[in-house]
Amino acid sequence: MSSASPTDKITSAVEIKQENVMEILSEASKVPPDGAAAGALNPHAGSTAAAEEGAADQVLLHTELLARNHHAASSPSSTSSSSSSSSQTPLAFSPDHVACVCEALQQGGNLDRLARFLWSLPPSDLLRGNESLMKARALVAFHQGIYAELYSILESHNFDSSNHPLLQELWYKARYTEAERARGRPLGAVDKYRLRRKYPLPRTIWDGEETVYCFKEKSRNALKEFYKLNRYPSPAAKRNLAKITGLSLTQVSNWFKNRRQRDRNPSETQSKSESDGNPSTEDESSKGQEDLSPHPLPSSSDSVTSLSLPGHTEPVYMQQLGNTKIALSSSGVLLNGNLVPASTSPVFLNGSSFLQGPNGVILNGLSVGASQTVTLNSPKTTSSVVSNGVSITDILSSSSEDVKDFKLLQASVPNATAATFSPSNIPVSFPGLIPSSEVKRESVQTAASQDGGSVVTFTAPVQINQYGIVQIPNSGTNGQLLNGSIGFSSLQLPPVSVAASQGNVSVNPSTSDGGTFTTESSTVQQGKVFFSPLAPSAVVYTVPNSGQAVGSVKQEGLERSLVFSQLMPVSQNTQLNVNMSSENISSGGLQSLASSLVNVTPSHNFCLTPTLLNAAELNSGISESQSMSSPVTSTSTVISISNTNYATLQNCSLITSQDLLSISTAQPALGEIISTSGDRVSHPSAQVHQDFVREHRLVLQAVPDVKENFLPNSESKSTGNLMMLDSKSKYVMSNMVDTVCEELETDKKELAKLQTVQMDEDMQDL
DNA sequence: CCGGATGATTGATT
DNA sequence: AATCAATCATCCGG
Repeated sequence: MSSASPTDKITSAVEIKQENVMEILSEASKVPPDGAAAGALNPHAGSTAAAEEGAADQVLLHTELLARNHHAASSPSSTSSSSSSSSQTPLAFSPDHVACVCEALQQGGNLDRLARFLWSLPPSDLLRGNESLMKARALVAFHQGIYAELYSILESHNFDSSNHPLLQELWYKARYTEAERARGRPLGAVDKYRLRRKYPLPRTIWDGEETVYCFKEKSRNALKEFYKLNRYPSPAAKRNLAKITGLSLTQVSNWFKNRRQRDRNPSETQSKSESDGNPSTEDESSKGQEDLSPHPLPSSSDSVTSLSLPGHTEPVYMQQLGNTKIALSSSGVLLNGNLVPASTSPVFLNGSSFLQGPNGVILNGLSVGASQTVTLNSPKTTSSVVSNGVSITDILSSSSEDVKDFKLLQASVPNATAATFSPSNIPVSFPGLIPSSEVKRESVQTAASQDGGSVVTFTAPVQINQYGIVQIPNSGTNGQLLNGSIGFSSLQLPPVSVAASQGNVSVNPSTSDGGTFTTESSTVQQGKVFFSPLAPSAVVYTVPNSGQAVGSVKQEGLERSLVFSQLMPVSQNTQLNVNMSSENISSGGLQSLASSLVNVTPSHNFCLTPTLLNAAELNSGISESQSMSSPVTSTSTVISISNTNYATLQNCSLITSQDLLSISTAQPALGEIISTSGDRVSHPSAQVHQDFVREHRLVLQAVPDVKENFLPNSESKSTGNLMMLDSKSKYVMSNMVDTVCEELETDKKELAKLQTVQMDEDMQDL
């Protein structure tokens, strides 16, 4: 056979191959495949050895355990196999045992033994399709040079994403080896490249995510997205990005460094020079940032990709970062997402705790002002939310035991009631779709309601950059943007304490720091709430169904602004109430960038309750959706908009929505994702995972897993990009849910591990 | 940690 | 196969 075990080559190759290897190794060795963790250990080759040792130790332990189990279980019962000396009574093995043995032998690199072991297994076991077993078979096939079998195995079984890197290596190496043998000479880089093109990886070991220069497009986009906001991410932000992107910390750092370098050197061939003309878009998004580090933001390349790639599937990342660490509470909920029509933008769901020491809160890598504390307030029972007849309160209470901060509810109510707006009040005249490219609306003033109550007012030029971020200049006037589908990339919130009770989420910034930000009963159903940093004192509220009316938002010319947009993809009502007292808001510990607060009216109350229309309607016809006011769940929707400085939109009965996404932070507990029903989009996987609930932290890492899970969906729904934004957002949402669910299903264990690691890291950060 | 310079790959084009 | 462009990784000095 292939004498000099090609596996060795692979192993070495893998070692060289950046940190993905680490993941494999570490995972195999029961270490969380956390990118950051790997990076922490040491991203570079040096650490690989250490990791291997660790893995080896693990293997030894496993082996020993297995050996004991062997004896225990190997009562010569039914085994008819010849009483061969060593390995015997394979039938006595449980699938888990078999898997463990396979893994152990793999780790030990003892492929010959592994081969014998496989041989000893009865066909029934072989056919069972156990992941480890299949992987072992693949390894053995490769080792023995039986490539046809290798390909067959790889193509016939859907491997877990964690195994993809290794299996991909096998695939390619086998191809290379075959070609080399056929050609009789070693292959050059180009030859290999052609082979890779000729024999693309099967989807069973590849998520389909395109990789360019080793980085996946999604990762790249995530990095770009962040780069727009901050060219110099903090270590914590880098770690966060590393997790999100699945890259190592070093890679993230390198990327930023290279990126900055490229931007600095105009010499680079970049189209940048030309793009200077339109930096407006990015500048917009980066305004806040400019304070920190004024940059022309030449990032033309970004703009290029971002703008010109409508066809991407939106990456969805859901990530919740630890909370426990933050004193009890820290159950801030962050939903960050980008639905950037133009480019694939990652959607980040970040769970609460992003505390960065003194700096305050970091959401999605964005630091929110310093000296801000996050505190958890005891829940107030202000509004009750009922979804599908189930009150959130109930839900919370039921899971209160360890409900962590994050909740994702998915209910199924096909017909979402749409809140009805009194048309008269609301000037609805905003295009639902925002061009991927930057859009500027200059002084669009609609009915500046003096008294008319509803006010949609654009005072200053509203800009929508390519990222889909709507920015309303803080001209000190009220600005509101209603849009059917706009995604905001990131959110920055002031130090916030979130307390949720009965489906209410209240965020209260410690007043001490000066600022109270309270969000009560904010529930988003079938929608997403995206927060993104915008120009100061800008309030952006986005509703999917563009044409539809939306509550008005008032802004005071405060230094802070809360920007949040909601993409309500799927049919549902969305209610978001934000109450804050402007009094407290004054304090400015926040960075201009970070300063994201809702400017509230004198009344100190800010209530914003967006109601959305059913996604289905959105797609099909808006006209109907409007009529939808009829309460599916006998919900009375009350929307009141007063001409006063604040607008209040209330939808008393919320929910009844199919895809319900509610974020509530109740008790300092666990994150939870509940999906009461498959969403219409057909995500069978969407279901309640109780295990998940128990996870302290839901870390849906960008890492390979998520991506992979994500991709399949994206493919099936690849049209998402072409779809209306509404549907798109819906799509994203679905994916989010799916991703989460799948993640839960498949990687509960890993999650648990990740959590642990994550927590440790977070603790360190703190 | 950052920036600058540079090497090494990768991907695309011809 | 040659070539170019883009990207990522490293090394080095500050």
